[in-house]
Amino acid sequence: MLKEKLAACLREAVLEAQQQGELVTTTLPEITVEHPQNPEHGDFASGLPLKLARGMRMSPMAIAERIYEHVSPPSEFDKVMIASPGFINFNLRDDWLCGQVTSILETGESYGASLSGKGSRVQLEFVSVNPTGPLHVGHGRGAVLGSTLANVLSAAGYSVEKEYYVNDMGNQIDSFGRSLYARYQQCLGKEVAMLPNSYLGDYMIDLAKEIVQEQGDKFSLSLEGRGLGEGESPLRAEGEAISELAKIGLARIIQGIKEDLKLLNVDFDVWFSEKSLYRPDPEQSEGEGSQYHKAMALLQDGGYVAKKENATWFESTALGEDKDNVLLRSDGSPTYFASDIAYHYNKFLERRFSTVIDIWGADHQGHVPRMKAMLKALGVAPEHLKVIICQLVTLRRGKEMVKVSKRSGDIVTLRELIDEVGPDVCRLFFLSRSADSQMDFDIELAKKQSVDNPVYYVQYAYARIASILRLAKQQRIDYAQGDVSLLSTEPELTLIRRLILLPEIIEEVATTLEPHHLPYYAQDLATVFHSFYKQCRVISQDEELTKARLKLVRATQIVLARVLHLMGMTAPERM
RNA sequence: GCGCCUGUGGCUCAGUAGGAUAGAGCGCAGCCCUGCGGAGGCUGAGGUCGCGGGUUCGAAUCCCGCCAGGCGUACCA
Repeated sequence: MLKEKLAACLREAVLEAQQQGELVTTTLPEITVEHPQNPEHGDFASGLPLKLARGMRMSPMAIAERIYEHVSPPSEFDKVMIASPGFINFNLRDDWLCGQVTSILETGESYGASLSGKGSRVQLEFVSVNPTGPLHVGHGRGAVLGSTLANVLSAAGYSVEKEYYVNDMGNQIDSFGRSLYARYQQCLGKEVAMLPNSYLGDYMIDLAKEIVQEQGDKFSLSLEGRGLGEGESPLRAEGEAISELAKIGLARIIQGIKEDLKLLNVDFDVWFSEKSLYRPDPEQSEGEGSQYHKAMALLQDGGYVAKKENATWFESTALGEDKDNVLLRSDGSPTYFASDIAYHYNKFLERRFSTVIDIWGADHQGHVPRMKAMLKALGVAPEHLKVIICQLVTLRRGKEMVKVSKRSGDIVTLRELIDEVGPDVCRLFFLSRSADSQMDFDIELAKKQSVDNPVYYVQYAYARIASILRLAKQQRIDYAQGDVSLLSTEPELTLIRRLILLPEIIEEVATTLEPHHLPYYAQDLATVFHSFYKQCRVISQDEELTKARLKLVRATQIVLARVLHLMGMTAPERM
């Protein structure tokens, strides 16, 4: 990349000046090169002289001048300037910029892709919402974040696998089953009270109705013992009925979640069942060999497991944690943490991902340190696990706060939102904020602004381009031989400067794991294009210029499509 | 109490490993269609970057202390 090239060239210049005794010999700091905010300061700038001034006991400007004497910029640049109070600025050559248009056209849709990931295998786990109810608006955030990140990482040369971890066992599933059983019986006309901690959402009633319709009353147990097999106790039969219902219900909810995600243009490569972690390896005898067993054996070998107060603990204090954590409750059942250990054992040691990215909500933030400790215990370097904590989404309707709870049943579903504003608006909205900042989602505002929205601004730019290209085609203009060196005005060159930012943006998002830079880039690119469009007539009497500009327009279309697709959004030909 | 995140114009948010006059969208006040899509372009008003110290040639950015909000601190997930 150009920044690295410039940094290297600056380093060389300083070393040369030092060798010739023009600058004091000091150890060099890391040389940074950036895009100045003000275009008058060039395309790239470095404040290196300012940093050297103290160690060299010279004025920054004097240092800048000495460096300037020795600097030989890469071929992409023509001008080097020094500016007060001690900056060195670089300018890209116009003909090089023009040439980039050709190179974008040649690269096509894959423009901006890189090999920097070197094919290393990354697993990205996100959403992973308990399948006890439909996704609500807040869940959309992780979904959009994760899927966009996956797109960008792929573009940056990583081999990415997207995974949804399905919590299909444990307390919540039990109470889901009991709630469904109660609703089911109510559907059959029985007076059954809802237990505490029940899932009270209407969707549970609908679910029960569907099951009654399709399967009748076969899961019901009447007082006369109908539905009981011979020698079967009512309690046990009821337990079985509940778990059968839970299984059916779960499958349906998961199906619904898949559909909702599909609407948002989110999909997964793997749906990983928590329960499967406890399944014995069929290859091995004795019922051993489950992922859970293997992980626990590792912890045990490391001496991190202890029995205390009837429960089994992971002694994370030995690894610098604040406190120990329970693995097996006193009733012998594994905790969520135990499952997560087995799960991450599986990710790292069985499936051998080199990097694992987990996207969690802020309510899981306290979980991070013990996960890192657990990895140490498993012998995995903790930095291979990257956890993105995504701050919570609070919902509002105007002034009124909406509490989201699946249990109480007051949910604004993701589906409702998508139906209302469309997937593209939804995606851009979630993407535009950094994961670190919590967001207030005003549903009223989202609906109101859905017409006057950055989404349409960017897509409009794309559609406008499509329209220009349609017209060109209609007039049978073949611009394949267009001469890009005719692009010379300020709006044209500014546009090119924006286009070639894409590779940097992809690289940045891939390393920082912060996809919120994409929407800002997209918007900026659209702005520069609209402005270019206003100032530069594309299809005109000047045939040669027309062809050159058509090339530029087509290149812009490629880049716009690329960003939109990275964000999981559509690029409409008309709107 | 302790830990993590946040606090930037009326509103919603950016601000790139400290850098040259703090940016955008929405809203507000104006201007621009005898040519390719006006879902557009251009101009303007509006900011003690929560508060107070410190480090530095230079701080929205780093350090410390306060204040405010969110989340966590379970043998819940």
